[in-house]
Amino acid sequence: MLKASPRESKFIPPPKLPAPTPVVDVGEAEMRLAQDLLFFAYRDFTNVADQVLEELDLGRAHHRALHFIGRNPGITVSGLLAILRITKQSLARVLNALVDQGFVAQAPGFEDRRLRLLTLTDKGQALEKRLFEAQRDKIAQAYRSTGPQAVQGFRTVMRAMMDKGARAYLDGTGSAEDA
Amino acid sequence: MLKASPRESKFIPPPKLPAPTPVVDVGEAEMRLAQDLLFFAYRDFTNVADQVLEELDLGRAHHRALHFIGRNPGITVSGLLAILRITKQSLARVLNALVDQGFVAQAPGFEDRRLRLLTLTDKGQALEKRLFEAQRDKIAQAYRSTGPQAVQGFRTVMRAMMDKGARAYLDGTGSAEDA
DNA sequence: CGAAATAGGTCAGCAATGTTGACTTAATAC
DNA sequence: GTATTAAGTCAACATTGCTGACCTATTTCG
Repeated sequence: MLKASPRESKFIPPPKLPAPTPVVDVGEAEMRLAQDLLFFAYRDFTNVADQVLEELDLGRAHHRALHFIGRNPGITVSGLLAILRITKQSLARVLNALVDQGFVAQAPGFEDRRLRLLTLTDKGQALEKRLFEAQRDKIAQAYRSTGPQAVQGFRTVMRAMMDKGARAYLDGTGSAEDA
Repeated sequence: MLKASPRESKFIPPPKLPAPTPVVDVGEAEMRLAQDLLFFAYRDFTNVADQVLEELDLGRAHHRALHFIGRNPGITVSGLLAILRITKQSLARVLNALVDQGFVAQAPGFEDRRLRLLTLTDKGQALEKRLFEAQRDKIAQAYRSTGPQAVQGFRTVMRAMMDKGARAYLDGTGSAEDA
């Protein structure tokens, strides 16, 4: 017997296990599947960059910042915050590390000099490229193996799954601040 | 001027900002977009459950455990570990909380009594249902607004994006251990 | 002009969730 | 009967979130 503990009282004697995934109707099963798909696809997609990150002693938070600065050269700190949905203090830790290590450069805004426009340095672009290439292979393989029509559907549904602001941001009809 | 700091030296005077997202070829742009889609869709999808979780002082880790126990009644601890890809010690914290609060029950295995078969209690099922319903609405709306063909493509690509083991697990042709 | 608002930075402490490493118990397998 | 396996636990630590408080530089606005 395992060591006695208060939790032991929660043991059910010979438990009639519920049928695997009791499904009420077809609609529910579809949505349950969608939950799983999002979890596994995201898990395995983000995973492929981890080896490179570990080499450089960076984390996923650094990768995210690097990615969105690369995608939006000249983005402001506020813009980045809106995309990542984290606090200024959380971003600062990550961003300072990236600046200190020469991956990211800051420049004062043109008209409004309070702004800090963020860009990737050459070194930052090189790193971002390495990270991208790992994920690119995963996407390329998935896209090739499923065909353009499936890809179109994938994009449509993913878009519909996100908040309105993020959609507008991706469409180029909204700013990072609304993402 | 902001307070002087070593980082200030990284300021670029009047920086010629690179053109937004320099795109080499169509293929690259497509894959860059896929990165963004996965980030935003996952961000906003997971977000919708947060309010319920906060009410009960639970986190996303609890939600994930609850979800996969609900999807796989009788799953073993090892199976859950394989799906979540975290360590036993990390899972223990979360799982013990769920058991202590009466959301999850454990039962010894039938043939192999070393196993702990995990199931949701009625209370656990009720909570999982609440969490599911929040996400269900998001999925339902996305599915309705995009149509069955897009949904089919979405599923196909998401599947292709995940590791082989996870695909097999979802197909029912593999066990949780391989996920 | 001067006050208020805005963009950003920083310090300090804390919470959630991940990690390693070492060790234990109970049960099964060989 | 010994080795292996499934699970649990203790301790320490890392990453990445959070709140609260406060500072500076700059722009906006009455």
